[in-house]
Amino acid sequence: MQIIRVALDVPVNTLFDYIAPDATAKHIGVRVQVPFGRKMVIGVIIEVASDSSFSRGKLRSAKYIFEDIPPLPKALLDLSKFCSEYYHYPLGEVVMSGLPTRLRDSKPFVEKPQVPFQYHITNKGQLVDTALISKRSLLKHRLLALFRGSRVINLIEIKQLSAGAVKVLKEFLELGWVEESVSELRIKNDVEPVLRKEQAIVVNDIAAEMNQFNTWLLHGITGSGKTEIYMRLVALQLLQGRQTLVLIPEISLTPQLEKVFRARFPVTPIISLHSGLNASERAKGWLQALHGTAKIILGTRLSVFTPISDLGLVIVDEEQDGSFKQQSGLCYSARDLAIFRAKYTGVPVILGSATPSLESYHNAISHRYRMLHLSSRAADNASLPSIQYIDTRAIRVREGLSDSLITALEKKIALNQQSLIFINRRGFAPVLMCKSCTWTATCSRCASRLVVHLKDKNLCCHYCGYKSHIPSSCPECGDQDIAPFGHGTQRIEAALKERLPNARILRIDRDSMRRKEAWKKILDEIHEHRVDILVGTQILAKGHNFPNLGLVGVLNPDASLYSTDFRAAESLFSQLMQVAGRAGRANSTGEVLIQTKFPNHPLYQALQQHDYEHLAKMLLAERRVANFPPYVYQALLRAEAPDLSTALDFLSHVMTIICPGKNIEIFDPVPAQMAKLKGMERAHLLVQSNSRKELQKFLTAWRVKLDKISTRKIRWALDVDPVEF
DNA sequence: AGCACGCCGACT
DNA sequence: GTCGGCGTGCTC
Repeated sequence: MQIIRVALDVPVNTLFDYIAPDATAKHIGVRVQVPFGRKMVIGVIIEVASDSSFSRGKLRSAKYIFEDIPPLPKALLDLSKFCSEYYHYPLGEVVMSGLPTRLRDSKPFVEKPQVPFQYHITNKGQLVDTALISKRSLLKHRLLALFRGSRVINLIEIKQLSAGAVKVLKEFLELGWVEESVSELRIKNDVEPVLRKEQAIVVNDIAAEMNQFNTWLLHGITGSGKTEIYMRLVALQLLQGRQTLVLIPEISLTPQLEKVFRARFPVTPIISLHSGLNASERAKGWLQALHGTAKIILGTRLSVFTPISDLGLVIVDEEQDGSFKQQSGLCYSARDLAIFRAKYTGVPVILGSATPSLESYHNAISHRYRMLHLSSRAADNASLPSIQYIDTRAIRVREGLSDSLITALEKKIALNQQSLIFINRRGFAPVLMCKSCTWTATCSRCASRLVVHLKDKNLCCHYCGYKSHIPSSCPECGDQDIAPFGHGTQRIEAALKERLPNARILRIDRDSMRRKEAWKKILDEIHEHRVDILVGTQILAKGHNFPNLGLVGVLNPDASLYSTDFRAAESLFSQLMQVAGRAGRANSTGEVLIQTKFPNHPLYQALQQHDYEHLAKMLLAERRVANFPPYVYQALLRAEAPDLSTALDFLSHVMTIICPGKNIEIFDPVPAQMAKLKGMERAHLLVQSNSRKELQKFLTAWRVKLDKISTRKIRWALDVDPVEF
């Protein structure tokens, strides 16, 4: 009897067997509709076998095997299997979460007849007498003129003409005036800048080993032209007809990079998979990648699961960025899976960063990765920003702003240059505090402090969204002297307005980033120089270039220096490097002023020297002594329960149900950093080992036992290679 | 995850 | 006597 083993989207670590008489090995990776309980569900066929270990009488028959799209490639199924095993997450959920929602639906996906991507004019079209086309059909005239003016035109260029242009195109096709252009590579060589010597070396080194696996760590300072390197290598793969996967952090920067790629590769199908797509757009792009028509796949972490039929190159830009690690459910690292994928396929993977993660840097200096450097800036005359410290122990600071910083801002305004005030909010938020008894406003649902929003005149929990009014007096001691403490963006904005009444100040926060038009408007305001001072947090550090930025001021960076999070220093350095890189791109040296109580701290010294490697080596030495990653491999068992003791008791119990090997260290359960979240108490248990293999062996055995424990009111999850505690 | 089964409290 | 609370366990 023919049996199929199906991956279903259920939190059970097993495949489900069904009878499917017509199934053959070529159905592996195909979607199937099966009865499950009293419902019909969609799954993916993982194996086809001739018998089942499941009792015969209970086997049910598959209802329908989909033939609407090609099967998922073996490479993707193997990636899912690896992911499921390494992160200890059910295979069914891994496979199904990688599918676009539209394909998890029980109705077959009708692919719209694909309109070819690129076209050229025929002789017949050239000879058409335009006088015979009605003068009122303006679009026809314009489209025909466009075709006559260029050799090959792609769909995007046609759509840009007008929304109705595609209809006219179809008419032209029927008339035989234009026809599909068989895939032709057109790279805009004329816009390719000349490579600097160090760039050329990087390109040549990687190009020489383009058809084999290697993890390249590209350490390139901000503005050193990493994107140019990526595009040269993408072009090499395009010449071979192969696809490239480009992973980027979760930032509003996707359209920016897409634009740069499109300008260079105008007729190459590029798909961009970001959160702003609707279900059918996502499914369409995903299918183009599967079919091999999309040659460049650009996207955030989830895109690492895109099926790619002819993968030739993988790029992970800003590899140190935390958003490559999923923090809940399937806690995967898209960067690490990207490396697996490249290795599996036998193609190079490039990890690009100005401040590589210590894990990657460690792998590079121990020769598991190959490191390449770009140490100068691409634009002529652009020098590295000058970084200076304002010692806030010695001088007066009013409302978080020192006089020296205000003076520097005034100078830049006089020079007609823009400035940016960067507020480090890691471990710092504007909380409501009573000055006489030091009471602070906390969230009744979470352990977090409430953040003061002056504009809405309320207090808001940034973790669960709880909102409340600002009390007029302290609920503890009744004192009226309660005021925001700390320097949120809004407060700094207010203080700046008071000290610099003539400056045009623009505050940028998550709310102003959210809406597309709002963000575009902000960018216009900045580029047209209708703003003197920008105020904001991390979001300003990444992404967009502000060409007229002369000064970057940094407030409150010290909170990260002596943090309980052993990664805080590393990420502070990365952030400061990024934000410093915003300054002085064009012909002037940018100025960076950092307000700190510890100007002699080694991190700040390294920053001043622009010496990433020095700091990295130092931090690595600290990690080695403290036995922290990358010198040890970690996993976290997270538990969530209505009250903390339930979670802690569960963890205490669960650490006794298995005998750890001698290479395994289990620590006592502790409440999580943010112990309460959305009304649930959270705690965790750290397990570590100096052997990744033994840690995995332990986790596998542990998971089997964990699954058997009835998890009453507790929800638990394993997080392998955790980055947040 | 859903969904049914099942065993105890307040209700027409 | 039932309606429904959600604790427990199964889904090929």
